Amino acid sequence: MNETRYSQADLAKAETYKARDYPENVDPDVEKLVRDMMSGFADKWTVVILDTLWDGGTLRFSELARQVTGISQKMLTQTLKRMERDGLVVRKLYPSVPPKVEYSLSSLGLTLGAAFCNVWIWAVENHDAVAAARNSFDDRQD
Amino acid sequence: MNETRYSQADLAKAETYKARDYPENVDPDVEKLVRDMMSGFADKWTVVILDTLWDGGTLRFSELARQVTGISQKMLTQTLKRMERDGLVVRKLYPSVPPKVEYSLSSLGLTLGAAFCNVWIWAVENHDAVAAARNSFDDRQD
DNA sequence: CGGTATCCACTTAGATACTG
DNA sequence: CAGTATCTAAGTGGATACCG
Repeated sequence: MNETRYSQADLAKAETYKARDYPENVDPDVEKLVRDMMSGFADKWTVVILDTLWDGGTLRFSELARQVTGISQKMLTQTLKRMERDGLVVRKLYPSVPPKVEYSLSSLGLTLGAAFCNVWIWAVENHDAVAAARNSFDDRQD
Repeated sequence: MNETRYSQADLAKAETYKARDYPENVDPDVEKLVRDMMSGFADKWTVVILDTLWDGGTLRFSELARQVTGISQKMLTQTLKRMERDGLVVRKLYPSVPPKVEYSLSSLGLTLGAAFCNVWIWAVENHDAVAAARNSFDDRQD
């Protein structure tokens, strides 16, 4: 099935990114569910907010707005609400004047953040390789 | 900084998703670069195609179209081209009639796929918890 | 078979203004 | 402060038709 052959070095390197082995046989229905869920999480802002809360712990709305560079208030509100609905984020409202709202990762969000750690590490270690690939590709296109 | 307290059980569970420790101090410039790159990869189809090639090894265009349920030809072409440009995917053209094109993960794509394994595992293990969170959230909204 | 090109309906997200 | 509401420009992606 897998016709592509990878070097031992490549395979060994891949192993360093894996904490556990990938489950071999997954129920197709579960597979579909999971893909849908992944698609839901896999948007620009969810990943960045997850990471920001992973680093920062508990943050106020305005702190998040400052740290997540480039996000609009609308998208921040929207994404946080979806993440809260998905059980990734806990929203704590202090009914003071002016109001104060704190966001932090739930247990679910914490473990998802941990799972994303390796992707993040991969990105740190390989972003120059990606840049090189892009340059090389663009050159070939004349 | 981190005001949220997690139980030992939660923290221990998070550890099982991590292959390696997260680098503490990252150059802000690198951080920005990496976030941009993550945002680029974090779209609906890239993750699914990465996973499909991770499972399937070398696949023809039409095989990918069949296995990546719901994708249009346009999006498949587009996403594959961007992944090829990013150095994640290798495209091999057999100049026969009718033409035959095979796609597989490069070394870079293989390691990224490995990095995503834990996210995938997390999704398999927690999709019911997410569904429960959604139901509970929607109920609270009346 | 594996694309490309064009058109268009729909979604998305930024800007702006307003509120408890 | 932490949102909500509205409008709109731009982008996205599906459908369709065609090509090497």
